Amino acid sequence: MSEFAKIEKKWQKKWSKDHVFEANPDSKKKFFLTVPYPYVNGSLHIGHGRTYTVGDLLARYKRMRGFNVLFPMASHMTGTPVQGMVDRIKAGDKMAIEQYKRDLRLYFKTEEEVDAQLMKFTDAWKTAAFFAKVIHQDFDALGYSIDWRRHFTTGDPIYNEFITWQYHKFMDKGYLKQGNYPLLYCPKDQNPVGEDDLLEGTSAKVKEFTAIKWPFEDGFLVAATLRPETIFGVTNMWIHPDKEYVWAEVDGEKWIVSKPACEKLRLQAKDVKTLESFSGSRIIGKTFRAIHDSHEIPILPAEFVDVNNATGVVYSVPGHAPFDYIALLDLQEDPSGLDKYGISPEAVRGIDIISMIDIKGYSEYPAKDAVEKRGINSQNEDEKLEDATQEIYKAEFYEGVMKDNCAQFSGRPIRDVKEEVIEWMKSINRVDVFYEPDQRPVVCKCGADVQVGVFAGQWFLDYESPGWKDKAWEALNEMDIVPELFRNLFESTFNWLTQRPCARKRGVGTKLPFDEEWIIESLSDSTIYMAFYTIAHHLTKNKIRPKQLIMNFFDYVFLGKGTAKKVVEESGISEELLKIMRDEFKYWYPNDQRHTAPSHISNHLSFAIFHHVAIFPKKDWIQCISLNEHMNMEGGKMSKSKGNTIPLVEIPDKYGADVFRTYVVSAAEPASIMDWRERDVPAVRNRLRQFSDIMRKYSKYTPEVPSKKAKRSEITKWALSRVNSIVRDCTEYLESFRIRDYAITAMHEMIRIVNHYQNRTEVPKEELESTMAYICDKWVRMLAPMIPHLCEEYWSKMGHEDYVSLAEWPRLDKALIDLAAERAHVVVESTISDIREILKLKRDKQHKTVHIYVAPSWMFEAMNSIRDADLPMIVGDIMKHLMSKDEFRKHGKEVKNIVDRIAKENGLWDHSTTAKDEISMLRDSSNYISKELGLKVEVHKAEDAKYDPQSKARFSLPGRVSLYLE
RNA sequence: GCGGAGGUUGCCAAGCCUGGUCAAAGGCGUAGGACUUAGGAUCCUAUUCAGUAGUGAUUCGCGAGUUCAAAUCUCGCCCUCCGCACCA
Repeated sequence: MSEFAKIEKKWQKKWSKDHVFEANPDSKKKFFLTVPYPYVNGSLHIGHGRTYTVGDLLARYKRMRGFNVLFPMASHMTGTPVQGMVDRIKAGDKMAIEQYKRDLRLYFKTEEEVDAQLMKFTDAWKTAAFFAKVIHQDFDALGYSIDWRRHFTTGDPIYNEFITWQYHKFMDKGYLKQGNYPLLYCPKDQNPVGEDDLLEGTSAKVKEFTAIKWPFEDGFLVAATLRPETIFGVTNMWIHPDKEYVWAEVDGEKWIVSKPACEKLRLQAKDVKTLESFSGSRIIGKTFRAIHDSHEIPILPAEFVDVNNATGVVYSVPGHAPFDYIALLDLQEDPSGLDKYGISPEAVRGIDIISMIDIKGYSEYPAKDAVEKRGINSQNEDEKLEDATQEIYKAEFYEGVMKDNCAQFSGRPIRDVKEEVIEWMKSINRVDVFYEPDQRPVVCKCGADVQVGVFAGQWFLDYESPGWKDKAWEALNEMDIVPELFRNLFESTFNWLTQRPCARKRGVGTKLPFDEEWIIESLSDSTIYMAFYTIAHHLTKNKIRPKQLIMNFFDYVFLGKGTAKKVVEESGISEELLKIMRDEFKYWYPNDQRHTAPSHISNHLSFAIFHHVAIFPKKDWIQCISLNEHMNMEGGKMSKSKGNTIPLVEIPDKYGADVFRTYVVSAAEPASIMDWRERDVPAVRNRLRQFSDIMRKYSKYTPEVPSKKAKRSEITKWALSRVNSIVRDCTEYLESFRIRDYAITAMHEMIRIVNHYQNRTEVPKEELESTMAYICDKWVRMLAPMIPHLCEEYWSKMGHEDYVSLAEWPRLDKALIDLAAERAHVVVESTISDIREILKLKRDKQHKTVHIYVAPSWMFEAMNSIRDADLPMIVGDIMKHLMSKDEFRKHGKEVKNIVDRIAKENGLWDHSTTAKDEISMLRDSSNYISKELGLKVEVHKAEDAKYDPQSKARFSLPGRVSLYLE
């Protein structure tokens, strides 16, 4: 058990007992912070901890800044994952059971208990409830300042009512639509499949081909392609001679496609009737007609045709497709097998390759170039051909221009014309769409090959509905995104967001009110729930039943529509309670800051913005989104299956909550991926120990409120100044979400300062103690957001009866910031390091004394004068400036030295204000210097140095003393 | 492919927006010292190279450019990582 664990448990108990983080509306300024609720189908790991910890740090900081902070949490359980796992457990799936057991062992000691708990996972709710409970405990154990009264799960009936209301709103706006939509689909299960359902090809997506309908006999030969613009270069059709093709009636037309393709068309919401089945050879030798000019084109045999890919019908563009080029070449060279199809060798040899795309750096036939470049000799060299195809596709798409044999598209760039060609063919009924998975194989867990299914009647949200995007853009443009660099991810998401299914036919969730076969899917039911937090605790406490949550209830509470009286009649909820809820919503909303990981930008966060603008008035839109990246484990990606994760539940005991919190805010900037490195953890722990040691030592003293006039050592002035500078900096860091800078400054920099200060023996004991007590008071407040447990402990040791969690953020005592003292300190330190450097080089000689020569007064005046003049760093100007003044001109030659030095150093350096200050400060510090170096220290004025055997005094400059060692 | 992020001194990681004060914060590691002799605790110092005086030289993926001045700005190139839709 970690050494901090006892302290942590103690304060967690107290916080909970005193309801410290339960926030209710009051007269203070409010701050409503949310972090997305966790998905409760398993235990969380250390990576989740980063985001929640940052969220908690922000909440705690804001609280100390005097805000009434609401930081709530709920549990997400809708969708397929929980249900899926339960189903698999019930079905006896060994992998699923083992995975759950692994999670359960974290919470139970014996295998019996684990098994007993597993037995209880008979439905999604019981499973979710268990993990919701343990995650709550885990969060508490990390010191998160959450108001748990407002907890709910997305499977709760009252939450379903809320989502029902949300979708009624979308329906009213006309944003909710129904239509055809392609999805990966398992023909055996007769269900759409998601990543979790797949055995192989988990990253597969739906790829859309253009199916071109080439006129043939009384119907069409249907060829699927990604390059519809190449229809102008067609020279022939490729059909596999030995495979089965069909004549089918498809939506009332006669199509020829391969047999497997015909099956696929059925899944793709086509009305398909197979008329006749035949071998490919039957149509080889016949001709079909071109799209653009109806000339007759031959059908030739090709064994490279894969009837399982797309339609199994391939139109050939040898000028621009390497596969076609090499296949045609093969036939022309050896036409011997063709006579059985009634094709004469002359006919094949007579086929002219058509060049239809002009592209720089290639000949008339780019396909030929690419094939020859790779030395490809046969159509069997798949890999090389694939590579050549990629090259040509890319080059032609970006740089190609249609030649003048391309009808109305002549002279146009390919990239512009592609869509237009499709549109044109659509207008003359020559195209359709054909879907395929973008990779093979894709296999369902049931073992079946996955196909693309087009769902008729799929419900989706149409993000391109008139006006919706405009409003969302408005919200985004006015929203703070921190770090700002993530904004463009939102922008690109907004740009490509079109239609998106929002319901499926399985899983846990809210039934779509208009079509109860459908269940609202889990990304679509978690977008405006921040509003639900504002009233959730009232609903549970007052045992409001789902039935009472009628649409008018939400209209009233969230939108202020209608009257409480009317809602009372319909819902039976008391007017008083209604008003309380309405007021509470009004108080907390909008959500001031939503904090999460950037991976949610492309879906959840964008939806949250869209859904807010759809439902709420502008004043209730999300104000700010902040983000931190995910976490890696020892340089590698973390994943449960790899087993390289650390469960959240183990953190407090293994490391300590405060250690973890410190690590997680200080190891990387929010915008970069953090690496968890076990061997760095002890360093963090040691810092906290040092902090504890110092606190333990000085918390018993009374901090004297130091007035500016108080007489004190130079080094005390320095320490007081530094501490206040740090308070100022840390405040700024936290305000601008630079939490790492905050952590490093408030922890490392402070420790360094305190150590240095304690080492300065010249400070009288009482002065040191009261100064240290003053510093500790600032310090304990400053670190409270990051390491709240330790800070509570020492806060109470300081004699406070209240909580540091609720204390005031350290006040900045501006008057104690003493730049002169800080600069002087820099001079001393740089003097020491200069002396060290000399000692290092003169190691052979024993030195006893160091003579320090401080520059003459007029030089300080000269430096100050340059500073005050705020001149650009141009030698001539500075020279002119100084020489214009008599008091400096008389030192002409030396003035030049100063200016040369300034030029060399590219600016002014730190120095004391006057020679007198510098001397007195160095004399004050001479004990310290002496102790550091083991030398006797003598400080001289340069202009009348009593002792200067090597006449070093003349080299001195303000802040750059000259030295003589003997 | 589309979109995005990034390559910094042994490792991790700041700095880059707002050029100079940057041989470049901080941590880890390593070395020396202090405390001392129990500590994998703490403190100090050092850690590109050269140098018998506080200095100089060469560095921030590669190459070029702008500038009095570039890790920082511009252009080109190489490499790595991430998201891409129905999936939380």
